[in-house]
Amino acid sequence: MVTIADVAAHAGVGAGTVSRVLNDSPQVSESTRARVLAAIEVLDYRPNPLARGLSRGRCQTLGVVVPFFTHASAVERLRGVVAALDKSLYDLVLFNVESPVHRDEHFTTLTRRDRADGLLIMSLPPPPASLHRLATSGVPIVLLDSRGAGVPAVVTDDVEGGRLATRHLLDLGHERIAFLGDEPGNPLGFTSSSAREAGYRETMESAGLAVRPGDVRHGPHVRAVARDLTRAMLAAPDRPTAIFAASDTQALGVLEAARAAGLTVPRDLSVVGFDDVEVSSYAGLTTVRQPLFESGRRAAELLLESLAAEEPLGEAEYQLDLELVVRSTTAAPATTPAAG
Amino acid sequence: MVTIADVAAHAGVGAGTVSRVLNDSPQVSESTRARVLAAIEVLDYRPNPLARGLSRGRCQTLGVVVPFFTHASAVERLRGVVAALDKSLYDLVLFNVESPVHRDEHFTTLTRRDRADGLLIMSLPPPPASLHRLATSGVPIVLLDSRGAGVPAVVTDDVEGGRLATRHLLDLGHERIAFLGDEPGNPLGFTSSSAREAGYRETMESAGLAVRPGDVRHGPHVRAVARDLTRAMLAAPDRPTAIFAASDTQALGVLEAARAAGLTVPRDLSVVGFDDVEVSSYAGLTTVRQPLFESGRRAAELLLESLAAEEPLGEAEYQLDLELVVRSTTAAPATTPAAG
DNA sequence: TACGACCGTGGAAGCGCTTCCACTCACGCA
DNA sequence: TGCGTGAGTGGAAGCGCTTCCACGGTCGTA
Repeated sequence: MVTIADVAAHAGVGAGTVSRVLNDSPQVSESTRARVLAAIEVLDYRPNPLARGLSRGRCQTLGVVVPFFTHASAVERLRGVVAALDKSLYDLVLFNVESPVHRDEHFTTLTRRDRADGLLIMSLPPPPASLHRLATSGVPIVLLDSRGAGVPAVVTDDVEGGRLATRHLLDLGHERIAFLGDEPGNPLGFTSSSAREAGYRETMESAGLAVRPGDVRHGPHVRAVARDLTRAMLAAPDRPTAIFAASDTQALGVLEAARAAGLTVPRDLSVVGFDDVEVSSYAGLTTVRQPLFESGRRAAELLLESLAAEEPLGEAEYQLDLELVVRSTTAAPATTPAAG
Repeated sequence: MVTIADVAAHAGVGAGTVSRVLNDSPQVSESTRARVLAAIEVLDYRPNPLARGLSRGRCQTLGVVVPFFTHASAVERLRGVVAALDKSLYDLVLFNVESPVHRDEHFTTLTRRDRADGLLIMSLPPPPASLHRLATSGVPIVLLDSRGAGVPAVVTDDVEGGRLATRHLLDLGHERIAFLGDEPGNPLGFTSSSAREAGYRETMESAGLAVRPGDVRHGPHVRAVARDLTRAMLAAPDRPTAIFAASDTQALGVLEAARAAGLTVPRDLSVVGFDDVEVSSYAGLTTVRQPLFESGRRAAELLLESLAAEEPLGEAEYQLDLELVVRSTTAAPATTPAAG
């Protein structure tokens, strides 16, 4: 293995000078620089990142903490992060989270400059205990799709998204609009579904419409679960005419159940999703689009900026726009809706 | 920041002893070990991974080189990798590849123990120049979904998969079977599509069926492209009665085009995909299932085993089984197929 | 009782880099 | 001509760990 000393010897200079060349110090004459660069070329020298990191107190690495297995949207966000980091000099280390224990372990373990120079946390609202540590650790942090006091966050207005979806259905003439989303007390504390539900409830209420208890269903974020929950809803003789699902994954489960129940969408049932993941256009799903890729990119860029500026990001919220995408799973209800 | 010296001082021992405790050396008495562990606990000490890595000559990191943006299947494989690494002590560093330059840069840069202790390369057949470097670098390598002389590989028999799909269509009575896949000369050298095509051609030939030039179409691995290619095929008055797509992503494009052309699947057109990604069951797609998640897990486990054994893996091929999953996009052709 | 073996331990060296300090040399100004 | 200045450089120290070597102490054996 070629070291800096070999290069120095080959170029007839000191190790310090080679280091200065490597780090673009202006303190090197042109002729020396050329000689060193030539030696580097000849010896095919590459600095040892470990030694560099140890010496400089940072490791040229960005940690991305992400519940990789649960949400389809996480992948699209991760793509945005990867895209932003591609041109940077930082390596991306992936930390998967499946349980609260998992998560908290990462949160305590990663808040040191020798693990990661910056941390991007996806969809995971840090518990209060971790939050303080994260905010004061000296390691720049960006939350993506969650919020926390003292930490910058890239978010979307999920409540507004819930309103958008519900209003669309109301405008079409629906009155029995159901909601299907994540369990409010899900272990990792994902909040987007609850926020979307809040927007739904608020809009229903201001339209003077009561939400029947059976018209709101919760379950783990899996298509098959959504399908089964929907089946139960559709089995009732007095079923809703529209369903707003908290995510496209869940909306696909709704569509599946509708199909299985012999209902034609949108004639017999309207369905709205949320996210606009890749397959949604294939399925013709009406959905609330949030810029997933863009959000990942934006969050990563924020991190890079803060790293470049060498100053922590204060608490700040970067909100991305939502957009209702009307496709072919929503229409006016076929029959006169059942009166109150 | 707490260092090993602080712990040593607090426990009243030497730094070497603390290190021995950290590394589970048997050369420490029980009482001393307890004292050191107590000090570690009290001071909330965590070893600096950079220093550790520099000293030991490895970095406790596994590199995963993956074309993250192109194939839906890559994500599922990556999930398997993540799952396998979750319990290990290795961090996962993600290296995205979008161009051959990109790829070769990673291949030359990552073959050093200070960058990664092991390398998992997904779907990317290394060019001959890189292959030698990879095979002799001393960094354990596993290829996933590609092959290379001297390097272990986790693969599926794509040719056989192509046969399976084609034979299924033949058995149903189809004779005009088209193929839609990746461009043979795609920049990153993905080979699975060509292999599947080879299985298709071979099976057609041994059934005594000629493959018409217009019945084989190639394009980049994107649903919209597959859709457009299919549209062209279906526009001809004398169109195929079945299409075998080299991946589920492309098969969805085929289904989209069929829908747009007013064809009912499978009555008017049968469609077979490949991979069995998550949405395929939603779409009711008949497909050749390959264990994507499992392949990622297997490859990662191989790497971990080789790391644990501290000996390089020789050239070896680990083949995973394929399975035809018949759903609702294939059926016997409605009309008597056009005679040769 | 004396010697050797061996266990447990402290401490120094070294991993490959950065950075600080000190030094040399050329130049400019008085 | 002398001195100050600053650019350019070499080299040592230090980043936090592992590991090797040497040493003291204890035990068993002759």
